[in-house]
Amino acid sequence: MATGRNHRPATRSRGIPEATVARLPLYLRALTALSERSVPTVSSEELATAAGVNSAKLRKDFSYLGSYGTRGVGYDVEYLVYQISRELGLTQDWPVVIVGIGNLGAALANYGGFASRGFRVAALIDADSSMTGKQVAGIAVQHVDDLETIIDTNGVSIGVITTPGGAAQQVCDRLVAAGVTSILNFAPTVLTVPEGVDVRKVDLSIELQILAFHEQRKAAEELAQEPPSAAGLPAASEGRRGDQGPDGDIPAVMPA
Amino acid sequence: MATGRNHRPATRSRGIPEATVARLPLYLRALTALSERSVPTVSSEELATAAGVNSAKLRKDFSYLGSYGTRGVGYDVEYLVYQISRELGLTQDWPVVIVGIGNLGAALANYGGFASRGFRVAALIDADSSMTGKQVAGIAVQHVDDLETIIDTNGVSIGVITTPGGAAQQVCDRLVAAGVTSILNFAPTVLTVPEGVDVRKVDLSIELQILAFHEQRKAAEELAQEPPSAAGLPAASEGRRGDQGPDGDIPAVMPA
DNA sequence: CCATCTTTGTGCACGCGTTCACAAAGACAT
DNA sequence: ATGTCTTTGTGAACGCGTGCACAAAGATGG
Ligand SMILES: NC(=O)c1ccc[n+]([C@@H]2O[C@H](COP(=O)([O-])OP(=O)(O)OC[C@H]3O[C@@H](n4cnc5c(N)ncnc54)[C@H](O)[C@@H]3O)[C@@H](O)[C@H]2O)c1
Ligand SMILES: NC(=O)c1ccc[n+]([C@@H]2O[C@H](COP(=O)([O-])OP(=O)(O)OC[C@H]3O[C@@H](n4cnc5c(N)ncnc54)[C@H](O)[C@@H]3O)[C@@H](O)[C@H]2O)c1
Repeated sequence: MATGRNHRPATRSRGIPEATVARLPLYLRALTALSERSVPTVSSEELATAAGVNSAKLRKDFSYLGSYGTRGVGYDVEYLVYQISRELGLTQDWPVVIVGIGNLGAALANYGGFASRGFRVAALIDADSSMTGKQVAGIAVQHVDDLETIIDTNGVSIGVITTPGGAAQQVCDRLVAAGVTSILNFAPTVLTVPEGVDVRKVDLSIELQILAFHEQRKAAEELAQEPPSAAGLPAASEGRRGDQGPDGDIPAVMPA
Repeated sequence: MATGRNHRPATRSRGIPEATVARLPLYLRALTALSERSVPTVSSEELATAAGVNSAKLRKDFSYLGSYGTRGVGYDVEYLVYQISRELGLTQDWPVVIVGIGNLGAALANYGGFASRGFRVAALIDADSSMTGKQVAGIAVQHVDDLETIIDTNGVSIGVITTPGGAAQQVCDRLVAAGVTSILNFAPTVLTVPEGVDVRKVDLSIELQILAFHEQRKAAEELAQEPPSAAGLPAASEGRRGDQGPDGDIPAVMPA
């Protein structure tokens, strides 16, 4: 059941909190950039700024991994890159399949950021027979009939779903039955999966709606605070300006 | 500063918790589906299942909006659709610009799910002069030189960034200076914005890394629990099977 | 009008995540 | 060796989010 009644604290993956896990990739990216600039060490303060988080939070996050810093100096960049990579399981290769090679699926297939970490597009799968055999991003699209074989042959455990919403659950079921235990879902559907299977979803529409909510609230707040101060300003059709509002209160960056 | 030192509780947008706001689109989607099937009313239990959440959570979420249910009956679907739409600001039209019309930008432009709610692609913007004037999803791509004019003319307050990472901050700065106060960022970059501007990010790479972490953990757990029980099973090269693991503990669905 | 039954709305307790603030650790200079 | 200075690692407090469990509300039937 996707409702996910969690018996256990839900996050004792070996003591590493879920929120911390979600930030590790962020740290890793910042560290990789430093590594490329041959910076040997970095303080929690510097790294936190680069990653867009609080330095205390970063230190606590790292403390779950172990004591990898040196007091008075900071963290060794290379060493930390390795430790985080290992913790995230990026030292091994992760074959990934993308199911549904339409606009979005093709874009993902073409995305270079995949291979940069341990992820490799093992196969592209689509139900449209006229797509079969066509090259997308240098990989031949295969038919969904062969899904099970493809998963098995390549030892795939991570699947990406970019089919229309209507087909998502069905595709998900087949992926899971074939052995996939992690799914990244781009379709606007609530997937139901057995226990032990992780689903993460990316939903553009939801993100926009959340932004719209705050946008509306900002507009209302501005309107509510405007009259007392400058009441007789020219009633332009567009009252919007490039300023930063009366006082922001929403954290600008949110972990996905 | 994107670090977002929050003076206020960070979420008293008028009492509606941020976590609730993030779920409203989910409820709205489920309700819309019911509406299309002409279902007049729905109980919290049914709707919660459809949205993939706990029914108590759903009721509490709705309680922030007001008392829109009828005890013993449930919620009026149409009425709730309207109330949530209004709360999210979807009763008005939101012009959106997409900056960076490459693989991903083009896919988003072609995405139908945009218009379904109040979002309208007002303009497509790219820095590549050879793209200027080209039609993508029926809309002519405009040059980034005209960004400010486009924002202003169309009264755009929401921008989507799909440029390479290196250009994202620069594009963001221009969008903000031109009056955009909400940004959806697909580039793998931590954006720094002034207070009052909301940034949400969608990061495929991070999602995959989080999945990889759990995947690795599941594999380790399986290995640690296997030996005591069935030690002498055929040492196949692939020990992975389609079962549901010893015990899942991660909530399958996570709000972005 | 009353009894029963369903379903909402919420008080309450609990746990996770965040942040502060500081003691301990170690580098580095003298 | 000793002192100073920087920065880590973490104890503790607090606030947000979640889920249980139940009283109140209202529908429905007799
Ligand atoms: N395009 C976007 O920017 C975007 C954004 C957010 C969400 N989404 C979602 O992503 C999904 C894909 O969007 P898109 O624009 O690429 O759509 P699309 O129609 O271009 O592509 C869908 C592809 O899936 C294939 N397909 C259909 N049923 C299948 C099945 N059972 N098995 C395998 N393949 C199947 C189709 O042949 C097609 O190639 C949709 O659910 C959409 O809502 C898209
Ligand atoms: N393609 C994906 O699936 C995917 C997935 C996750 C993240 N991303 C990220 O999304 C971004 C876009 O990815 P893509 O695959 O579409 O890349 P792309 O190279 O295909 O497209 C980038 C586009 O941005 C334009 N551009 C560059 N600088 C610009 C500027 N200053 N102003 C306006 N436009 C500019 C380029 O001309 C190009 O058309 C990247 O940051 C990438 O890391 C992509």
